[in-house]
Amino acid sequence: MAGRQTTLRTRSAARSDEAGKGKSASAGVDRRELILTAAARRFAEFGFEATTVRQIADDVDILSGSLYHHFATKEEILEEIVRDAVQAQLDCALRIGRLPVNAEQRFVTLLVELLNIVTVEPDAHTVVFHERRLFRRSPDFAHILKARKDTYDAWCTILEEGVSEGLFLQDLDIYLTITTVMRMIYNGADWYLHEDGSPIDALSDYPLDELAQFYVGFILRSIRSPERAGELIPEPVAVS
Amino acid sequence: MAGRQTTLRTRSAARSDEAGKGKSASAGVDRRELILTAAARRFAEFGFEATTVRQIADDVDILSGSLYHHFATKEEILEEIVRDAVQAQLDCALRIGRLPVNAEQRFVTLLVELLNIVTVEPDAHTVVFHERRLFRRSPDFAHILKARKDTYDAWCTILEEGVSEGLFLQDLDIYLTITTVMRMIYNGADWYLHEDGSPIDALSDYPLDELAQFYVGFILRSIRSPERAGELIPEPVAVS
DNA sequence: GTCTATAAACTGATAGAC
DNA sequence: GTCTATCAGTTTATAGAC
Repeated sequence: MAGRQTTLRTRSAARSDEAGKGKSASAGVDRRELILTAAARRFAEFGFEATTVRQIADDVDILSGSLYHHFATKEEILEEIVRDAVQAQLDCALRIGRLPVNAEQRFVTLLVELLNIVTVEPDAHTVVFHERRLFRRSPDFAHILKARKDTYDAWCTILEEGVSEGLFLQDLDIYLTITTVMRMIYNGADWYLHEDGSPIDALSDYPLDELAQFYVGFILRSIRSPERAGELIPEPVAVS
Repeated sequence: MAGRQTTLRTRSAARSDEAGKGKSASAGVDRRELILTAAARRFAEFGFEATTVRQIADDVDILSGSLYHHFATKEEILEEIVRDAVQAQLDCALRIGRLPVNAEQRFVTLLVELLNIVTVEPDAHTVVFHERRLFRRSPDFAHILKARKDTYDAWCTILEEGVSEGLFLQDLDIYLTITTVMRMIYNGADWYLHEDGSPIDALSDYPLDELAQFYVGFILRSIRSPERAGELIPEPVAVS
């Protein structure tokens, strides 16, 4: 019963060659980047520990030993994957926090943008979410925790302003709200992308913006001050 | 970098001997059950694949080989752990579905009871939630999926009645609501019990019923018809 | 029912040829 | 930059003594 080998259904490469983006135009991407993509896919689907370096190597058609020309350790691959993902979330929150609209509009924009970010590069963000415990156990990942904390603070500012402007519930538990909502978006996206085949999981039928609309409505109705219950849900502000 | 060994902080046995519950009164529990408890704890904390049979054996102070006297495979241990947990959830939903109160009261009771169930035996339910993909890949776990589907249907009935009674939003997306709420409770409980040390994770300060109150409020405000926005959140009905 | 001992395969990682 | 070959340690699981 040692059937640990799992063959990954090929993903038709994606990323058809973008016309000269700088560097070299050698018809295709960096091998290193291919490895990161394959590893992210594996880590997202099966977890970091359950993924073997040989599986990653197989996915990019090299031998496991050759991986170590590009990366010193398996953990270094993980580190590289999550670093950008975490930073993207922080940048997103900071940028939206500066938008010249009211707190509710900023919050709606934040929700939609987070769902977007997590959805367009799903593997990396799934890994960020699922390997939390590893980050906390190893000091090599301290900067990940720092960035997550900064992201939390940016969310906090927006919600606090919404409360003091009277848009949101006066006695809103901001801490529980943020952590609950973040997990909601994360899991919703993860599930939207990866769940398939379970009797009750037929979600893929929903287009992404319909899912976004559901979440925004669900969350806003929860945090709005009661006298605003019937008001229209604002559209997200266009960003980027 | 082969430091895969992880020593589990001992959990002071719990389950101080209950006066003769039937079977034998031989001062202590079944060895088999001890193994299941230890395995559930490992699977919940580190995942099924990341846990080794040796770690489980160490936890109950026997050698890895001896485990195979009690269980045929590692997967059989997993199966036994999740079976009861899944069944408990189904029973809970069915029982509450029959309560002679309105749909909102049943739904509130369901939320609180689910949080209770998931919290009093957290390891098993955490495993049920986290090893979903494994269940779907292996036909040995088909009955798990079946029970989950039945549980979903029980929830569905309650929400549908709430909509037709005018208690809940007329255009509520029941499917998205149920799946979102279930994940919310699962993750909330998991996080409540296992998260510790992250800069933004200081949740353990909240008593469980405060957490339950937050979730019930959060969820009910989302699904109620707007004209009922200000109404008091009903208390859960006492069960068992 | 537990132990000893071990099989057979797999693990992350390294050294050196090309 | 990839391959061949391999290390030392791990994995799940088995056989048989006590």
